[in-house]
Amino acid sequence: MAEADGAKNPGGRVLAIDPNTIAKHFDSAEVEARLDLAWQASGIHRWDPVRPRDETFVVDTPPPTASGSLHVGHVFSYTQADVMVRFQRMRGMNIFYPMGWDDNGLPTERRVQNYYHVRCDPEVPYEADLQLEVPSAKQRKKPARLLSRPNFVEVCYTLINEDEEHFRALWRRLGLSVDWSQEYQTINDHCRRIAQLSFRDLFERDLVYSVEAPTMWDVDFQTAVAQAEAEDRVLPGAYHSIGFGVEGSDEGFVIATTRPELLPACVGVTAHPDDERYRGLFGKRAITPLFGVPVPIFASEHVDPEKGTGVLMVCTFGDATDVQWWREEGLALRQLVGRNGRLVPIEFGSEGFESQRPDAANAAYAELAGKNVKQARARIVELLREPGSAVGGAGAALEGEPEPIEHPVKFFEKGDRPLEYLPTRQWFARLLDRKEQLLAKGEEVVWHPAFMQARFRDWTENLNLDWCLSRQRYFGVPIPVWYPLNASGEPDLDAAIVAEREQLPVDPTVDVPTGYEAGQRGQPGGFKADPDIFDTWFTSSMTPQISSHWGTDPERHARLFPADVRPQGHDIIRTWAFYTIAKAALHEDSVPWKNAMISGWILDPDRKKMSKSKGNVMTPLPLLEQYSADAGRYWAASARLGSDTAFDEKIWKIGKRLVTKIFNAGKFVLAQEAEHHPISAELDRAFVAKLATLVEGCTHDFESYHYARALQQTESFFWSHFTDTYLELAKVRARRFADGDASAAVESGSAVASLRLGLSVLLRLFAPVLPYVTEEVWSWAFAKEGGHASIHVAPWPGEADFSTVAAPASKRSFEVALAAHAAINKAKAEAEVSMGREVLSLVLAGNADDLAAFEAVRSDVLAGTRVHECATTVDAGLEAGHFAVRDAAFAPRP
RNA sequence: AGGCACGUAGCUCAGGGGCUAGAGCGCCGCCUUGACACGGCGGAGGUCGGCGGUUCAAAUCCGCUCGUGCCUACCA
Repeated sequence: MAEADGAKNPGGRVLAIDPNTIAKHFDSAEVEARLDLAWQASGIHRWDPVRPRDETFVVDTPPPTASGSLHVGHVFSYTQADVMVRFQRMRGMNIFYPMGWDDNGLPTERRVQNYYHVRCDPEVPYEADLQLEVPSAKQRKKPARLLSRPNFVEVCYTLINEDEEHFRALWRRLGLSVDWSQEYQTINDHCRRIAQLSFRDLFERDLVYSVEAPTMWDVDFQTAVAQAEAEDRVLPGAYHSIGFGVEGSDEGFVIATTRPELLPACVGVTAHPDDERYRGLFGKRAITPLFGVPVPIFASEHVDPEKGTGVLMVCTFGDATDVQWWREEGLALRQLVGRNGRLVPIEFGSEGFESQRPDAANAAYAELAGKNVKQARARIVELLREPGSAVGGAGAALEGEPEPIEHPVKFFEKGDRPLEYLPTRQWFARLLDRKEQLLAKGEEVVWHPAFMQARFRDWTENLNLDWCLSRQRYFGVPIPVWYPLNASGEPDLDAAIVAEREQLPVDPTVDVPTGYEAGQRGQPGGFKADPDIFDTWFTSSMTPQISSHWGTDPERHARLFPADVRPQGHDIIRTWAFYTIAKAALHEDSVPWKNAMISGWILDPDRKKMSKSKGNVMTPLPLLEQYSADAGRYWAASARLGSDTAFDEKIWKIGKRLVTKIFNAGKFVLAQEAEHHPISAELDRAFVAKLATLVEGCTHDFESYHYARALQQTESFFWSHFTDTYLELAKVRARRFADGDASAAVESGSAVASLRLGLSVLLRLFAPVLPYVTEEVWSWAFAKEGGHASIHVAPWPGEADFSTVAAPASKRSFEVALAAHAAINKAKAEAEVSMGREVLSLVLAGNADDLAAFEAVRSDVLAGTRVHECATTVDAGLEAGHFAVRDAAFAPRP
């Protein structure tokens, strides 16, 4: 660095710049475009595959959903990750920082459906050379155009490539120091291979299974969903009191239900074993109204006697408890709700739908069949109100009026109607019997902030379903499975044929399993493909292994797995973090990464979550144009990890102000001409000592992921210990040599060396947050002088920067100088004269210790404040660190 | 219902047993000094949500409480 050269080469000239060659103002757009290209060209963000693991810092970057809209939340969390990466790079680490695009899955399908007003229908034939146009509003009113599955997938690919370009442009603009040669799409061949390999590996070790079982089902998307994708929404509902009969008696009882439309699917009745009211019923059979179906009455500890009437009907399937009772009691299956959410046709009196009065039952059910759940509910309530609907024929089955309540109902997080439980055949991964292992892995990861680990733990402990892996959708990674067909053409679903490792990736609807011919597809004795695709998280949970080339390149995998850090938002701890931890545990009994840094959310100024539907989303590009990328990064890096933050444009403004100040201070410091001399003056040494303390604190903060505190400390030091104070005091001495006073060479040299060291260190402390302005200022002189062409690969400041500078004679020199400077400034402000006004004479009052310490910095303070004559007087009443100015005589205004 | 976080100046936030509780914005007054008016100097402004406790000492630790946000559970 500068002073190091000075020590070796005393008397040589400092490499100063001509300030007239530097722009008057910092043109952020120009600098951002130019430096981005320079960084791409020089490859400073590239991972070096040769350097050893312990010098490598691996980032498991979140692949954004490219079909989502860009908003300031992206700038926020991705910048926070980049800040940590840039710190590690400057510490000399070999950075592996890839970027992916999570394009497979439902969000892309939905976007394509809406954008082109199309739907996928696997029955429609393929159209070669399909050209789609964005439809008019008029065309959108007509039914959506149906596309074959291959056509639909092609359109998905086209659109994601466009969407990803927008994100890429934003990331480049923001200065994310991503290694773009490591880019991937979760739908590409490589990711499909990894995902299918994961399945194959789990299959071989009996960690996945397929089973026909009641599964949460979205009736609009018509696919199974996993527990992690289900969320509760509180909805208005109503308890309907419905009278049931008891077989072979005139007795009856009243159940309460919020889902009267499931009455035809009633397969049992249950109450608490200790409930006196219903004790006598256990073991008997109840008779449902309207349908006359006899169902067993059993006792269950799970029933809450306080709730409703204390006795309830079990249906296939109203909720998760129904599923549990159905399993435990071995109840009948009377599936009512179809895949499209409408009630399927059934016939009472047939097997499985026994009824005491089949004709009446079928007449009643005819009113419901084909209706959706909501319509059926309204209609059955009318039927239950009718006189004669009660069991036994006297009166109405519905007792009183439905009692309105609010209750939580499970929805698919992207869905519009409540989830239904449908018995369908799905693939599952075994997680429930591995909770202990998963919890242990969660402990092993270091979470930043630490309390975020509780989110993971809560979720894992409360997990109650294995991971449903299969989705009945189109744009995703196919499940690499075929089923053999028997002589009559029926598939043997328990004899899945999983694609060989060497075959991957496969599309089983196109590719052929080993040992079969293409012509045997769909033929008796042949095979058929599993038509489903994976849950998109099945692939995204492999991002560390996608980057490390798990399963295909063991050497690379060893270098890159587990990763050092996973940055992500707290909203996806239960999905992305959880599944990633689960996969690494299942495959290799490993953590996927050593650290998880969890960003908060950006809320709108009213502290509401930003969302497209609320229309309160801020788009980042206009802000970046107005305030600069560095200012946006300043805003993002000002927030601590894990805390949600209300969007505040003022912070961008402050960031821009800081950028301007760095630019101007840099220009000034580097324009000072001087000879190389060591830092010797007391004030300079005192400043350097302060600076060293700052560096120590910032380094510690960055190491512990407290980048916001490091930034705050650096900013505060820069402003109040550098530009407003030290620089003001040292600049007069710094200029003396250049102004012609040859006798001042050593003192000026000390000031300039110290100013340059201060600038160099502060630029480097700011560099992770403000990559553009720091690189720009660095390029003017330090780049040539220190041998590090880019600040971003220059060494992080530390002991080496300060070891040649002697400690100050007094530890108090710096604060005393600043206090005297402040006192004189205050006197000028009170006299309403400019800070530049000369002072003919004044008396500086202070306590004895301070005045003694003042002597060592006296000449700099007086020069910086333009005081000609200064007398001092002891005033024991003044506290340490406080001076008072008395009898100031100001020179007339020039 | 359990858990976590948060509550500090008008606003957005730092601070986390002991300096006179801080910053920026906003507000008031002033200043164009050879880096910067996209600037500088000075000032006003807070019983640190409330109550109680531990301590020589609490914004900070503990308990209770109120408010806000989120996580998990609750679906008859």
